[in-house]
Amino acid sequence: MTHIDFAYSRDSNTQTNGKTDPASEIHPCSACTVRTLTVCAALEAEELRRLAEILQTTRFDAGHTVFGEGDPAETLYNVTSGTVKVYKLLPDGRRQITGFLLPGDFFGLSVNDSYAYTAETVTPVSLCRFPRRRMEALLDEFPKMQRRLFSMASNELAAAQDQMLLLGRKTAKEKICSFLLLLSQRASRRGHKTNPVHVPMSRADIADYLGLTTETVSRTFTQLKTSRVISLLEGNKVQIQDMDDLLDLAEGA
Amino acid sequence: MTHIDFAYSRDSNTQTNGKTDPASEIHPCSACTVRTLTVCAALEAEELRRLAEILQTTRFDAGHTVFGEGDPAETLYNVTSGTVKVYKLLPDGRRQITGFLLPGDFFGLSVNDSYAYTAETVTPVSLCRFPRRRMEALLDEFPKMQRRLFSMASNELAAAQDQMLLLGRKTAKEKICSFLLLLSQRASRRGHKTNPVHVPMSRADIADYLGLTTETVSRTFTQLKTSRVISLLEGNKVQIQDMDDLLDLAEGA
DNA sequence: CCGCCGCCATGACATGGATCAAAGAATAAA
DNA sequence: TTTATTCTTTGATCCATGTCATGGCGGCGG
Repeated sequence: MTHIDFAYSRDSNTQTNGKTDPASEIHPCSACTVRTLTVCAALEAEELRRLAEILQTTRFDAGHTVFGEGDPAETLYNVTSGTVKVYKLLPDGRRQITGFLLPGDFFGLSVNDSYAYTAETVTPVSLCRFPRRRMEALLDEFPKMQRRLFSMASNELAAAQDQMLLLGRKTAKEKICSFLLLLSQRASRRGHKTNPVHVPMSRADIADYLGLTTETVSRTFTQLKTSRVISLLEGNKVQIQDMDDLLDLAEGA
Repeated sequence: MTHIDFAYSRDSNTQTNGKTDPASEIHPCSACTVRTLTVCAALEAEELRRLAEILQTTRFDAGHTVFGEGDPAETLYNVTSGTVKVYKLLPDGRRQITGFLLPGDFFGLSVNDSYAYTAETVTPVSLCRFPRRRMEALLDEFPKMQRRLFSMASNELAAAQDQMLLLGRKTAKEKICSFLLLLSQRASRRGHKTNPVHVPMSRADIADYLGLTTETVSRTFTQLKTSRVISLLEGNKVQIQDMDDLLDLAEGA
């Protein structure tokens, strides 16, 4: 995972396919549905106003590359609707998706001056864009924001460690169960219902996130379906039959 | 990885096996060999003094558990000499080592109030201990320190993403080569010579870090030795015969 | 409505790395 | 020094998952 929960949500008054427009005049943050999940949660009205001042909103269609590994890192992004995947590639094309970003998640942090991974939309997506320099200036000015961002990075780190455990030590079945639970929990944190889980990404994406092949993902889903742990519903939804079963399966217990 | 580069180094005036003593009176930071790698690098004399005020130093033998997963997270640690491993376990005992911490590395960050992983010494180790509460107070007081810590957390995140790529998509041989390169690079950053790399951890630990078994680690080492990519020297040292070869092998090129 | 194309499912087969077993090395203990 | 203990290496075998191949389904454009 490379996201940092940090966001504000507002889709209107934006344009599609990479065009952006200043959002300050409409002060969209006040209408944001995911603000409580993010850096913005920590902000006073004044700080929020300053943040809104530097931000732009953008929309992309599904399958659009927001930025590529190695590109100069000039912008920080915040998902306000839709799903984004971030991934790294090996020279021969093998791919590891390190995170799926949902509304409220933050991405685009960079170590040097270039992105260490590629970010691509999974569904149509709305984003907030923060110019990096101006964002850094704001962070210096508002230590509370800095602190919040740090605490979110710590959360990310913990999530990354969980993912390492998954990638290094779990079986295919455990991986899939863990993945479904993760989606369910993240939905819950966003105030969505946890049970029929929405799974917007393809089998191939799930495979590249879990260190498997699409065939194995597909087989494992049918296996879980056959053993009545889950059932597959319309519209990329997965119904979890017994949450506790799934929890045990996710840890090999 | 769970470490954050952040440190000061000083071994004298400490006791062994968990006993600690106030280090403020000797102001050890001034003699620290790894201070430039860490939070402390960003500090003024006054700030450094305040930091030294709250810190204690400790020594542990090899194989000592510093804290366990789930323990209340009351202390932050900084390695000043030796190697520490941090890991997570599955209920049935499968283990994933998420990082090896070297002098200058920082660990013990927690999301809630408890550690999300176990920390155990690999070699005899010297540590700085920072009481969490007092450390947080200092961070509030010195935004520069906060900022430095955040930037180090970002680095950690990037390293974690590399490790996910490794765990999810690399072959055993690529994993071992990547691991040796990592050790070499980390030695370099600490001003040690990069080529005969010191590998203080056991095959089992390497296996649990790379998502392999000890047998596979062992076989892969002999395979690399046979194909003249590396040679094994006395004292857990590995001589890299051709750095560029190794770099290619680490990425499957 | 039809046909193309991308996604998903499923089968047959191959294999990298795991597992099981046991014999050296190294280290610590006696 | 000898002996126990733990770590490492190596061999034989197995199996979970990957690879290759094929067919079905669903959506979208013509």
